[in-house]
Amino acid sequence: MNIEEKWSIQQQPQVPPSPHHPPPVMSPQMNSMPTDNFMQPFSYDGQTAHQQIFVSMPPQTSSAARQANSPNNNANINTSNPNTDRKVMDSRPAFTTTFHATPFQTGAARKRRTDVLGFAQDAGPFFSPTQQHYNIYSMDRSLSYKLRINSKVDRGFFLADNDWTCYRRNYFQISSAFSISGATHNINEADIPCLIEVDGQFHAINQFLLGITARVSNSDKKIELVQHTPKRDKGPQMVPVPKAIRAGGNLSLSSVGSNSNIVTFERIQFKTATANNGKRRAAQQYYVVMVDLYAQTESGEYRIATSTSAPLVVRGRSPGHYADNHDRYNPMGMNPAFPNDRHMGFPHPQGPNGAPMMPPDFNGAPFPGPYSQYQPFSGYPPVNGGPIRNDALLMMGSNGQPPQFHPQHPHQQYMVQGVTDGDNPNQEMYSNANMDPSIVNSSHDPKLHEMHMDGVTSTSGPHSAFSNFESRQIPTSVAGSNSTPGSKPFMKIEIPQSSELPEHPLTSPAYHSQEYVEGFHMYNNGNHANNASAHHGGYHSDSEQHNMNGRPTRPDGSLDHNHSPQLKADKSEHNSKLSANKNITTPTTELGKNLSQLNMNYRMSKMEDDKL
DNA sequence: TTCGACACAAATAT
DNA sequence: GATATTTGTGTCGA
Repeated sequence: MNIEEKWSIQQQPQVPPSPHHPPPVMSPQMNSMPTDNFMQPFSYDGQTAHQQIFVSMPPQTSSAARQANSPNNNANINTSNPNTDRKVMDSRPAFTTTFHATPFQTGAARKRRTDVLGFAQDAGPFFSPTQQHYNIYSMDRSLSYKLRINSKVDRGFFLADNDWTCYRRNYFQISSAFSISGATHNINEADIPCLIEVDGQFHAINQFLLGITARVSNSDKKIELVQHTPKRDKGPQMVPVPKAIRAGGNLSLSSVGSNSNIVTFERIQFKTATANNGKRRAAQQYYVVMVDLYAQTESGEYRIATSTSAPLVVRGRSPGHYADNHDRYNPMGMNPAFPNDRHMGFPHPQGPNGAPMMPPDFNGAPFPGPYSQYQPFSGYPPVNGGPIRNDALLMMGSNGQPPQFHPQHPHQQYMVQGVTDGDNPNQEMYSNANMDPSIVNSSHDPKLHEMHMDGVTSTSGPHSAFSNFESRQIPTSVAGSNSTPGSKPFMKIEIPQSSELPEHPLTSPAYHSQEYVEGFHMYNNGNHANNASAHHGGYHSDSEQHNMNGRPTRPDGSLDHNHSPQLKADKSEHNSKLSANKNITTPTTELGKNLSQLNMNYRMSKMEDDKL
């Protein structure tokens, strides 16, 4: 069974037959979507998507399109389009190299890249659910499609002071995929024919592109991202350009030679650091990374969907600088057993008073302030999460209620942006305590469509999973306001430390795709462009991931298929992933072992509690 | 305070 | 085990 067959979905219509079609009618959600809460028309460098035409990228025609379309292959990037004057129109090759899953830093001391401390390798900032900007239809306009972008940060970030943090000079990596639901077609069909509606006109989508950008949180100010080669300073620096992508990708299932539906941006750095990092008396600035899905049509390219990361802190100075200022950065206290843990990113045991509580009025309501002009961030667990994300789900509880945590088991707190719980009765959590994870992976199983309303349902109102918010006072003159551009609505959620109930659908890694989580938390006041809620995700081990999006090049930029570091990189990447995966279960350092033991103790303790 | 550049060294792959 | 590659980060000057 090849990959396409394995992941094929006998997709059932997610949108029931509607009197609106044919001809199609703009979904009410789209029509009623407030413009100030909607990032359209798309503007990139001052041009709207309606006029802007991106680089024309060739359609992918083979299962090896990922490689063929490697940014290293200049021939695959057509820069002849006269309209391609945007800044990211950089045809210089991108490079890939060995995959080092190193999500956590260990402080000023050089860390071991494979020492994962018993926690997930690729924990990273959460991404919001997908915000769809245009209605997408089947070719006969009888079906409305829903787009979902799944993204994960593979490396580079760690939790510091409950902020997802990275160093400007360090690499991070983002992998993304997207799915189209509501289609009757096989979700992994090479090219699902569909139409985009733009100003009442319908255009056939030739292909999809996926790109990443960054901007200041609460602001339109763009932040440059730079992509390096393995040669780093000796090689060219480029801006990550959108890459062609096909629907149906699963971030946890990327097989050799079949990565055309997953895009990975490697060796990405922020051009600049966030302002006021660690300053006690200045408002911390935050960035967000936006993963944008574009539709290429004959009439141009449109940004059709966006997923936004959690607020990010980008440190501009060396870790040693921050390590010397623990007190300034750790107002909530840290585990004294691990004085460097603020760089480690693993859950910090914290007491219940780690941060001031969010006023109850905010529970389940859109966070006040200008952040609402962007997509409300729901703090979703990302796709391929480890314990952290397990627990983010666990907090839901199997009955949709916030779980009752044992007071002796402190919880990690995560900061999320303002949350719009919405009030959509269709909000749902894919929950079925007896659901076999294999069913999820075999997403063609029609059972999936029956599970949506099982178990946990709505999260709106006081029962929201994210009702346990806490606020953090902004220690400046803007305290009490979240309107400062670049600031983050300081909302925190409590998340227990580790994964329990590995077979539970809320905690098993098998259920961590955004597509599984997304249902319980709708954006835009609970309204998607449509309410189709197919889910095609799944979970496979990291060792199944193979990033082959780099091609070897000679110094002159030509391809070198024989003596290429890239080939080594590709191979080493695989080995690295295998090694990294192994290290998840067998930490090699004393610290790793200790943490692993702590994690195990916690799990066992929690299980005992559950029994009681 | 940030950023760019250089350099060193650790981690990892071959 | 040796060597090469990749990457984290310390330092310094602008």
